[in-house]
Amino acid sequence: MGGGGGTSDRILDAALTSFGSRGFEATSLDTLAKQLDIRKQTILYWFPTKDALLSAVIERSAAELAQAFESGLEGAGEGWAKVEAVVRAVFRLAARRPELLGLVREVARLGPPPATQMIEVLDPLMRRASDFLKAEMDAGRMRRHDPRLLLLAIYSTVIGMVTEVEVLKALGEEPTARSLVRRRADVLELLRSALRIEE
Amino acid sequence: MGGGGGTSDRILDAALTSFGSRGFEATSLDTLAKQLDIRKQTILYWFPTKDALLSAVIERSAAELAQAFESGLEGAGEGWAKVEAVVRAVFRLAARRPELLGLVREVARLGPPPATQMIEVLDPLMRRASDFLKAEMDAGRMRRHDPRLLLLAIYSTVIGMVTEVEVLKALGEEPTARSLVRRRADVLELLRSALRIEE
DNA sequence: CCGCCCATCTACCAAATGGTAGACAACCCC
DNA sequence: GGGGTTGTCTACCATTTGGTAGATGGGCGG
Repeated sequence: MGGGGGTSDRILDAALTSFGSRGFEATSLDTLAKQLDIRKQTILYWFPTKDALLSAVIERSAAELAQAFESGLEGAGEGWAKVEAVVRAVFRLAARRPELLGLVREVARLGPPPATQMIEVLDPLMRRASDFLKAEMDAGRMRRHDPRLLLLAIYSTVIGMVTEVEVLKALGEEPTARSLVRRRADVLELLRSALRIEE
Repeated sequence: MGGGGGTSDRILDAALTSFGSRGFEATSLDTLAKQLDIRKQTILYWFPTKDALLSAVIERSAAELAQAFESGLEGAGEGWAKVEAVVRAVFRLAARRPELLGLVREVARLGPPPATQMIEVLDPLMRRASDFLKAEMDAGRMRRHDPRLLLLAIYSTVIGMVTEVEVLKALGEEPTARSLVRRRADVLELLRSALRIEE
């Protein structure tokens, strides 16, 4: 399968981009095919249904996301440094592969079964993150919150700051690389304050 | 128009709910009609096209949102009290009319022209909010941030905490009224820390 | 009482969409 | 050299979808 894999990988790339930016339902097999200069029957040769294509996109993307989180955690210290490392990793991903984060939003919007599939892959990481936050709070190195709700808040803030392009423009900011850097700084500042222990 | 308005209002209600939860493209005129026990031609009698229906839904929703924000601002004091009042108003809305916030997300996702339409209505409020935050920072009553990015962060966090139901469930929390109260408390705590001036 | 208007419907249309079946060419291996 | 496999295509199908045109019945006003 490695030989002809060029086409199926190109299909997955195009599908990821379109699903993550235009949405799953707004993306037709014909428009994807047109972008790739192939026929939709070729897509259906590699992926028997449109849902199967989505499933393959999610599988690959979830793996890539998990890898990005893992690499963000490598070398990270404790407490805030670790949170910062992960947030920076997500922003790096946003810079290189914005469609991935767009897909995360889209899949969450679609609900089960796509959302379930994505979550099954990311769940171990989410549990580790939650456990880590709880341990830091128990050790008194981080202000006490419900770790799960804190995770949701972090997720919401980070993903929103990265993907809510229309709202960003409405606020007078263009979605440039420079703006992304500033948004990252803001998110880190906000989260650092929220997590800090104060006397 | 008041006489026959029963049907067109019911259409708008059903459309809001479906657009806000399933998405615009995933909602067909036929399925909306079925829910209302009418024919899609009846929908097209009141709204000439599906896009016109969306536009009408946005117009009504944006007005309702603006009103909720305004009412949140009434009676509010200064600084943090004002931010808290607005956040509480949004959570009240989330409890009563969750589909409204779902629509906000969906419209932002769709981009122009729907996003432009929504933003045109909310822009004056966003400017007031931004100006307010800037004035508070200038007066030294609030930690200094870029007011526009802070607004985006607040928007992202609040909307995410309210609407990211799949992620919430993945974190082991059911989207109940009780959970909404706890999420509100968390968001307020997080934002309060972020905005606090510290010595 | 009748005509007009409104609101809902039936019938229909064209295009889009996801999908199936088989043709065909290139390549590889026996 | 021929048969089989792979990957791409054409042709086609059924259903869905957004929309149009005109029929119909109820209600209201002159």
